[in-house]
Amino acid sequence: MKVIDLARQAEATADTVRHYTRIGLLQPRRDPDNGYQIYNDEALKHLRFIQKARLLGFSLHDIETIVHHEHSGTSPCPMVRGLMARQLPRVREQIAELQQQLTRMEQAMLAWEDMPDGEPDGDAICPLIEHWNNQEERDHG
Amino acid sequence: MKVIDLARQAEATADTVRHYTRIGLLQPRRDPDNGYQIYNDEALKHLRFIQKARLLGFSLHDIETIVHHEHSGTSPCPMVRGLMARQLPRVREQIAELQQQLTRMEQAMLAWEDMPDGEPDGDAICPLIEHWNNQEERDHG
DNA sequence: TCTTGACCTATGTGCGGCACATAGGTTGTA
DNA sequence: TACAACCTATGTGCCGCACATAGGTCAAGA
Repeated sequence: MKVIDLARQAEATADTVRHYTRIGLLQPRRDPDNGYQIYNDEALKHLRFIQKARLLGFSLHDIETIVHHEHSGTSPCPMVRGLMARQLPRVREQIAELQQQLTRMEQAMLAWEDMPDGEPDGDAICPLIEHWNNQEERDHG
Repeated sequence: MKVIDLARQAEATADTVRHYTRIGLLQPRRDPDNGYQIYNDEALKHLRFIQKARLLGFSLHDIETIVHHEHSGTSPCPMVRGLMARQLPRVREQIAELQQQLTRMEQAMLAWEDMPDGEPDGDAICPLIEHWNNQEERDHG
């Protein structure tokens, strides 16, 4: 299998396959004639594993750690549980931050409805932004 | 003001100030003696503007567009309203995607409670991940 | 005067996960 | 043999900084 063949079988892009190969997550042999990367069925299995892990929130770095864990001769599963447990609260934080951001934006949009556009006077840049006060501060007042 | 002085007055880091300077958002003069970047009070005003805009979700690229809008001689405010209106649904999408991701992770953690760790057999990598099926597909079945 | 050391500077590189650009090779058809 | 369609490997860009590196500045002390 060449890059594009592997990519199609896994519904990925050739760029993604090449990227995983570059960072060592896939290890093709080289065609001695033209230097092309040649993959086998095991590479396809590996790629599908990576895709599932990505869906579960593991970073490529985590996946590297998991895949290369074989050296130890022990099961990677405890580590996988641990990585997931550490990642969960981070995702919750990300959502919370994005929701705060969304709130700021919505409140600004509302406040701007009653505000006129500022004409350029060489002093202010954009009064909509400059006169916006962080609502989070005032909510506690 | 040198880099660090401007940074402290705006509660930013020196790296941030230098970054904004590199991309042209701040324009210091140079001390002829040592080549240091020297900022004035207008730079402080600009930096605070950037900070507010960042809180409102504008990218540095957007901010560049807004700040350099003066050439046109017209108010940047309509554009600012437009940029914000375009950005709002994207943030909502990001939140939705992250929430789906969180759901996948939580459901996986639940399912894994009843699963044993896989011992290395040279064939499977990690059964927790490999035997996980995308719940989103099955929810519609 | 010289040295030490704390603190600052400018510039380059790294992060994540690819997507895109570039320059060139391969393959099939006419 | 010429051509086009399609593929290849490799390099760079994205975003917003943080960090690493190598070196300059400046006040205090010997």
